[in-house]
Amino acid sequence: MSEDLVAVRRPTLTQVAALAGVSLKTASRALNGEPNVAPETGRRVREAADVLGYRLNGIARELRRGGTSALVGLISGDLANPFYSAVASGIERELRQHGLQLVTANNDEDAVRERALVDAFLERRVRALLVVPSGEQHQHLDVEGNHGVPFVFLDRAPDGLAADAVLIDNAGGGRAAGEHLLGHRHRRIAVVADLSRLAPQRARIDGFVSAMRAVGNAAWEPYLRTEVHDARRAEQTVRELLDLRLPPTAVFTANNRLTTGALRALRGLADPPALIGFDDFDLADVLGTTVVAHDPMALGREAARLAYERVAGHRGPARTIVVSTSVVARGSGERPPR
Amino acid sequence: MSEDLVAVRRPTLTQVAALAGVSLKTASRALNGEPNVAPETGRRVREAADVLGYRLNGIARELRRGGTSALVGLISGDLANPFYSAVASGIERELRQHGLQLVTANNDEDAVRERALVDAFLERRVRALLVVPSGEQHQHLDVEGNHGVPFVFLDRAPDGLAADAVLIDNAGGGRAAGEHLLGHRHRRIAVVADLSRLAPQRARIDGFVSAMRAVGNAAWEPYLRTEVHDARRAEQTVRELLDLRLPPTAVFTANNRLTTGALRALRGLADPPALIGFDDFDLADVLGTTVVAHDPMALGREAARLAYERVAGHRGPARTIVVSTSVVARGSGERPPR
DNA sequence: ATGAAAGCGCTAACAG
DNA sequence: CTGTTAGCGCTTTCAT
Repeated sequence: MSEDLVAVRRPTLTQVAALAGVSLKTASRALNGEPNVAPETGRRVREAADVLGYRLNGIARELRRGGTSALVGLISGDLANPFYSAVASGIERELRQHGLQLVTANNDEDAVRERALVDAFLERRVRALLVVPSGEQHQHLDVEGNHGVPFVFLDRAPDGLAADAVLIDNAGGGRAAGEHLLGHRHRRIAVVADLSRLAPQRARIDGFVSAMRAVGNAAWEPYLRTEVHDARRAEQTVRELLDLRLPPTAVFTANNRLTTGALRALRGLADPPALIGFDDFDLADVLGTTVVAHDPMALGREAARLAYERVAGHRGPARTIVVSTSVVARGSGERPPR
Repeated sequence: MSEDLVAVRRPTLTQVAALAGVSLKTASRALNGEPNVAPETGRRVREAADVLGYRLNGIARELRRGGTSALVGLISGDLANPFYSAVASGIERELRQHGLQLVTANNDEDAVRERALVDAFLERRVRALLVVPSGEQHQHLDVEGNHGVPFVFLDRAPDGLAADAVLIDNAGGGRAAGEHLLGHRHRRIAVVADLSRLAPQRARIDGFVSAMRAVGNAAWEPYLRTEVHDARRAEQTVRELLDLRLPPTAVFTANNRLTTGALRALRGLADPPALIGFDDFDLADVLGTTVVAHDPMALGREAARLAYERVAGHRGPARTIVVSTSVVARGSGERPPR
């Protein structure tokens, strides 16, 4: 890992004080804008600091002030995914209001790495830790062992431990998607979903299923495809579905990547099936793609808010906020069955 | 700003040592896996640490080790913009190889805020600082005053100071866009560009102009529109261009946001003008949008690499890496003039 | 194999 | 208004 990194010695407050001909504490006062410093003294100190190129050592300050930083950690999937980057953006904006700084890390969707990141962040004494967990098991994120550093879960409910969480109404969104397609007289509806070990995926499917049950429709069942993890496989899966002897008349894709794949498969088709995708995305309006929309930036903002409240001293039981979803009709989801 | 934040006292190494019945230093050795610790002693120390829920204090360690952290700062625009999030993702992946952690901050495209962020990062003793500068003036980012913390500029060349930089071949890309449209027999070509105070925007236009000059075409000149800063205004600008008595037959949009706006304006048109956009984007393939593509993730990766080399001791003059661009033809840029 | 003492750079507490 | 003393939690000599 880290090799022979070059250390840089910077001037210290002691040196500034010496140059200014005052004591350490006076220099500290002057530079921190504390009261009880003669104007002339303050000027001399600032000048000395300038000459030396002095800059406060935040590490030393933090240690002295109680060993806790102004950093908040975020552990999530790759920022290259617009969902995660929107969440990060929402978090960053909210934290900034309170003088806190965001540190991001990518869990590679791997529980072992995630665990290591949690340790590293706690050692770095982050004020709070926000996590979009990679998998099912969350013992490695247990709050007991971390002495009061608040955890907030995003997108996935904490499993087996009490912690604040901000979730999307996945089941409601899945049900709405199903109802929307049923309302346009579809019965043979394909569902293309990601790994079933991911709770949000299961919830979206469950919601969809409940909509089907409500009207006694079972014609969708042969068209369920799960464990589709990227756009390329989604594209292929949709192609295969359309090649069936009795193809589905509509497709429901359970996240943004899968919707992308489906759009590629449907591109140029004379008579494409209806399509509704979970997660809104840039240019969906131009493409005329109907989606189950929600606000990932709000997700991040709310999570940061919960974390801050804990940092600021809020006690009390774990809270859960659910961000609502809504169907945005743009054409693709309103195509009738053929 | 920060209010009455609750401090959390965690167990210290001294407490672990006391519980294990050994000295401070022995506990330190055991927990850090240093040699010369009796197996039985090591076991006792680890057990004590476990019981107390001990976690190393990284702040204290960093202070003792020389006051420099394992953090690298990134100051850029909002992560909600896919360009910046792709850059951040590329940086993060590269830094990780070297055990370094990314801290991100949003400059709000404001020089004053940017300046404050630089100070804050330097106080936090980041190992290196990567900046996508908001504006023209970079004195506030001067390397002299920062005592050897390496700076790397992304996307915009450092103005008036020597620092490593990773740039996009903006002029080359602009020229290629112009040549591409000329090659498809367009002469009345509109250019929709962002704020002209941004050097990359000017370079893209300059490149485009050089392509026009090379063939003696001046018919594009009435159709230049700059200071278009968001998708909404781009949409409106393109609408206005098409409403002209003699409208342009092609449009060149100088960044991803503006391309988005143009696509909205062109949506549903029976006989749309040709379109080529700077920056590639998700689903451009589905939309059939021709672009001047480059690799923002590579931009981040290279910047992180340069920074790491400096951190690892590389001396020598400032280096500049230029990331190349290429035209990706997908249909919109190949429509003939009408 | 283990321990005692010193000190990283700063701020808090208490004098003067 | 200014200075002195202590110590945050850890690693680094240097002894033992």
